[in-house]
Amino acid sequence: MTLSYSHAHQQGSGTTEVVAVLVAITEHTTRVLTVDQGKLLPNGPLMPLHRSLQAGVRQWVEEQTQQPLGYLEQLYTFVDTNRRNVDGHALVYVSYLGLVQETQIKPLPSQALWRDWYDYFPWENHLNGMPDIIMEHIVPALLGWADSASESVIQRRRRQRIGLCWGLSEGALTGRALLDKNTDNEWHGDRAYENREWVAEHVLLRYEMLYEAGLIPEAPTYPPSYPATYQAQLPTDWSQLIGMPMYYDHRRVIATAISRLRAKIEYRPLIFGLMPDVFTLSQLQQSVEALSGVRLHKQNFRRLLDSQNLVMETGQSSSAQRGRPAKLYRFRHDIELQSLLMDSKLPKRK
Amino acid sequence: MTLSYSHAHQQGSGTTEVVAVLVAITEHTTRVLTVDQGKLLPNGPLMPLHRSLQAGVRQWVEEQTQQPLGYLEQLYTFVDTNRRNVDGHALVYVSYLGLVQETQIKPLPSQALWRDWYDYFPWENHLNGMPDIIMEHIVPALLGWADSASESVIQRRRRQRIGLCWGLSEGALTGRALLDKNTDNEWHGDRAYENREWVAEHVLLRYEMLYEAGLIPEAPTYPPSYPATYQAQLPTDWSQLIGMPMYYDHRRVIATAISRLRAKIEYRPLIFGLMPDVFTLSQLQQSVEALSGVRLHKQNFRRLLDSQNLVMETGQSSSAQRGRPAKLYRFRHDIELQSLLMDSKLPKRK
DNA sequence: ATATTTATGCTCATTTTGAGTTTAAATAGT
DNA sequence: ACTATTTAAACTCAAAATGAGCATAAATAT
Repeated sequence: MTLSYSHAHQQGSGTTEVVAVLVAITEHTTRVLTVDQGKLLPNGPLMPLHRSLQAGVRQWVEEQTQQPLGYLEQLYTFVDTNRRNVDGHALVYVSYLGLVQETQIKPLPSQALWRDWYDYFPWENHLNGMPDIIMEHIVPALLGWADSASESVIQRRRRQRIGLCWGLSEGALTGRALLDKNTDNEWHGDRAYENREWVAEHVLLRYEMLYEAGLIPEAPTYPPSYPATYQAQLPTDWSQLIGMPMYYDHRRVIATAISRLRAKIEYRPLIFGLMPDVFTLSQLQQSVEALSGVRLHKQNFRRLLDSQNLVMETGQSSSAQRGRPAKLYRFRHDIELQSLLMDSKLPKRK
Repeated sequence: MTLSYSHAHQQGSGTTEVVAVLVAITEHTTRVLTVDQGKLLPNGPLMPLHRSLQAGVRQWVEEQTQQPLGYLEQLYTFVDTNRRNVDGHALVYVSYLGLVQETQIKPLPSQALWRDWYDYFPWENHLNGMPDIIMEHIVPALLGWADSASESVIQRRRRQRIGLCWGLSEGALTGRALLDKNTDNEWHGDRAYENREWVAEHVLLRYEMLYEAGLIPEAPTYPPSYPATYQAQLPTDWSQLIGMPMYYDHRRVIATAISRLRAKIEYRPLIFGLMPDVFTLSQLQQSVEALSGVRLHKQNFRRLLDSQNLVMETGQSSSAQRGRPAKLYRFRHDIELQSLLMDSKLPKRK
């Protein structure tokens, strides 16, 4: 199957489009609002009547999905040289990240749908440990890609990149690691592979590596053509395993959004925009975990919240779950600004 | 004087422009490459022949300034509704940050010029302590702006924002702090004002606050019109004191670049792109200080470098300066990638 | 020769972080 | 009813990172 994910497209006189990645957490699952059977993000042309890019985003999203937006921030601007207007100008599209609280979610028109974002990035969900697809298929294929480079300098660079992107040690990247998958000697086992840190916010780096290696259906070099030893290992249902494809480069836009969100949540209280007014600390933690894709240490998570002074007790508690009732909290909106501003890392000035 | 910094402007059929903030450190001074007497950043329309935005930036910058570019990253995309093309579409401009090593600087054509970036943001240079203009003029004027809000909620919010943006305590923001400037009682002195932390990377927040308050010549609400008690305090040469104005919103683009650079340098080795191949640790520290606008603790700066493993000794040393000769270092380009990737802050997964 | 300047090595108290253990208060199932 | 199971929340502790200072080394200026 060679479905083209970058259809040539005739535009009018405009050359600018806006695209939105709307995120919400429902049923402990992080979801993205899509249109067109999950193949597109809400989007539309910037028009002369729009007073700003934000205004354009709000208008098109609300028109296409009936979903009003709260927090909205610009992500990145792309050019698509495959889509041009009548004068031959390439299409420029500006992407935005928007956050929607579960309580604010409206009924959707038929072509719009909230989809689990891990449907598009199955390798990013580490809530139940590292997904098997990484060590079974992705890393072997990427090592094949690394070896397919003409110069050995590039080969070494690529191997290093693979290790850093996927949280793997040098050991796990030697030719032996590959063989071990079958030969089952003393090297085998989780120890040999998982001894570096998985950095949740490197979503975009990982996606771009897969794209560059031709492992993503949207990529022009898909399917990959490096030595058969590796390529043969790609199963026939690869395009299923590697996540749901989208038209144009919209999957990359989502990757950009996840990266931004995972990175920013560590130093800004963006999670505000995704929670209901009142919540338990466990619910808050589950939301952060759903976003970051990794489990957190409960006690330390609470200590951090405590030191940041972001939340206050409501005085009430919830018995919605099984065990001891949890205290209910709300965000301290009076202090919101302060935390919006705080960060720093360099050694302090003298 | 009411010079308009947002000239209406007739475009051709295109609606997209690229704008570049090129940064270099020369003579311990951080500079930005400008054209048109320092009133504009290098810029040009995106054309059908450009294969990417980056390609457009590179072409226009090299054409206008004869300066080849190294590192280049996208900053932010703006819309200027005052400038429209023949079809009425507003101008979209995509800004980029570029880094240039001093040794790579080429002779400039006559309309191009490297300018000290603190010429545009005099309040951002804290290398010799907090500049007087902040406590003497900026904060009093901003407090006037805060008081001019109709609702008291907004007044309080604005005061809080002022404190956080400019590193001032609540005490320094009371009405009394203002009077003290003249009455010289026991409240006076640096203690009362400087007891919160100055966050170097909040350049854009500070600029946007000044802009919103009508204190920047480029702002549509300049000069400000809030109660005379405060406005009267603006000296007649205010437009000199508040830094060099630019056409359109190019000063905001520089503020965006400085914010990004100051923030990113704390966790990514961007400083690479600004240093010569070989340097002393003092030179490196001076460069970081020039960028961040604050002084750093020498021993701790070195300890940090050490732990990051970013640099290696060359074996040689330099006696260019007065005292003991300093060892010469170079960046470990082999490890560049690793450090390009590393960061994280959430409590570790369980 | 001596004071001054700059570089660099080392110490030390405090804070932050990662990773437990213990106790409390509810529900589910027999 | 009572016991096992769950979930919440308080507390502890060692290791690492941070902020700030002192001490020593090797050059130059006068």
